[in-house]
Amino acid sequence: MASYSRFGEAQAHIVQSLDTALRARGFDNLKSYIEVDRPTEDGHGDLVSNVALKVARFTKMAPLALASALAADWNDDAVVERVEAAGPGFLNFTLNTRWMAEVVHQVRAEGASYGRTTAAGHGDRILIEFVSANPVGPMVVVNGRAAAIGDSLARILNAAGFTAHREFYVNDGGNQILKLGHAILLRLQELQGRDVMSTWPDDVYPGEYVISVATAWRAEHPDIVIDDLDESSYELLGDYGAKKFQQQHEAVLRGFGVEFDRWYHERELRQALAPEAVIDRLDRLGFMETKDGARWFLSEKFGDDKNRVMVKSDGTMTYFVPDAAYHADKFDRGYHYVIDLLGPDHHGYVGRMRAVVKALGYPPDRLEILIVGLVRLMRGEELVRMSKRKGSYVPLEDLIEEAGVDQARYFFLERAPETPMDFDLDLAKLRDSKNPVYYIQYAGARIHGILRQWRDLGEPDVELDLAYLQSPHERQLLWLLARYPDVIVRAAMERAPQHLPRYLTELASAFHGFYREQRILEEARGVRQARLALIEAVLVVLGSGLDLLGISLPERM
RNA sequence: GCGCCCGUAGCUCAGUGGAUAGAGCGCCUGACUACGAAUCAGGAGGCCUGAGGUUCAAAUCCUCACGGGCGCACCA
Repeated sequence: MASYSRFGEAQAHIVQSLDTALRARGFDNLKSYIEVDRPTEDGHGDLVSNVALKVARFTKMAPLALASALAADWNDDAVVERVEAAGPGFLNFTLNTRWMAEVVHQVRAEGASYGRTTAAGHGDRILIEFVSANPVGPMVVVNGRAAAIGDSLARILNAAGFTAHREFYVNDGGNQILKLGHAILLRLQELQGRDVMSTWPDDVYPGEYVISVATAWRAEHPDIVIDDLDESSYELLGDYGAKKFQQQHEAVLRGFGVEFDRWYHERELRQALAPEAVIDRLDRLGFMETKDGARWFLSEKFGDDKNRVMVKSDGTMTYFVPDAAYHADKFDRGYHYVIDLLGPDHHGYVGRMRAVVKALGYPPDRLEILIVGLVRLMRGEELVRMSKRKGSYVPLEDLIEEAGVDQARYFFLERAPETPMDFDLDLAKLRDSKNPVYYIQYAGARIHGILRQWRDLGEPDVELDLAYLQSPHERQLLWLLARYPDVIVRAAMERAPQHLPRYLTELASAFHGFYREQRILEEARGVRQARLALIEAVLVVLGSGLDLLGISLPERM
């Protein structure tokens, strides 16, 4: 097991020692059964092993008896201070505080790069595609959730040693662009004073947001006579609208702290005839079939519910084909892992995409599809109804403005990506203690305050002696600092950003408890210096962790 | 009907096969002439939807129910 931190070192050290102790008793080859983890609750030491329970059936010893024997044999060393057998047969390890305190040196030496590692990701390239909102209207709330999760996940993956790239797929081809063009034309006619609403076609976007696009187009093309335009201009107008909406998406996302490495256009694929090439490949592999005048991909062979049409009987392609070509291109570009964050209305999409990836010969387990759970927008008790069709909804930019970037990101990131969630706007915009993000930021602001006062005192530093850090509060902070690199690695490997908000809340809580209980600047020099170093290290980790979430850490609040 | 996601405290949600299941909010007690109370200390509040199974050990893994959501187009 690789270790990324002092926490991991302690784990590995104990595993090794236990293995040695078991061998000394004649039990060989049990190392793979040795687990060392943090206890689920206080009072059970710093680390716990269930090894005596695990190996009972090989050793023919009662778990508690074996645990007691192992504890009695244990030779204390620089890492482990005490071992106790407890409960049904657990071994509880208490670590040497002096050893733990060394983490403060490490954090101070490494600064903002503390917790980052190359050991987990080994530089493996990961492409993470998210948001990919269609350029036919503003983004909505669930796009914001995907944006926060995707961006944060990319940051976390990079911190864990992967090379993650963010990509936004722009669906700028196909029917919807023509529909958008149609909507723009109708809005242009409306601007001329014509009544278009009474005859508005069902399948054309009714949202009023198209009006501003029409107005902009009008201003840029004053010489064109609207009455001369007909359906032959849908494409032109649609392309114009798609560009506008993409620019809008870029601006809104940038304001949300999200930058993409690439905006990948469906049009690029079409121009390169990539969709046709995919059909060719599938055909040559024998996975295509013609039926009812259409051409079908036999995706059932690869675990999909049903076969999928790729070329309709009118000769045009379904949207699925460029998507398949896009995914083939992702793998062809040499990415080890391809992660898609999809909206909650895409459950049906997973099977077919996996099928086509598999059929084309790419490793299907390297395609990871995360469905981002539904977001219900609330104002207190009241559900904010949203319907994109009727054009009644809250655009993402309004949500960000109302809640604030930090709050919105935190709310999206503190929950597991796939769980449905309620976003309470009233709660998110509260600038007070009910809002959990302030709890973390306040810890940072307090530390900044203390450090400011320390600087103002102008007293010289004394030599740093971390042996002064001994209290339960201090030990807890040390242990949390030591665990931070593992939190990052775990969040990265599980694709689970929510571990970071949880961890940071715990760290902030430990700091607040410490702060209330123990003085810093009023203490004698040696103690003061040690505690200052400790809180500086806490500040580094708070800042680093919040940065991975895209959340700021203000010096004052 | 089929597939996927979700059922954990009053609410919103964590929870890595392990000991007495956690946090925030809400509710109840206490603590500031202050290194910033946006905080801290404590309390009440749970048949982890249900029933079987695997295991020394299940909220966690398996099966089947039940409840909620989302998908099941020659739309994108």
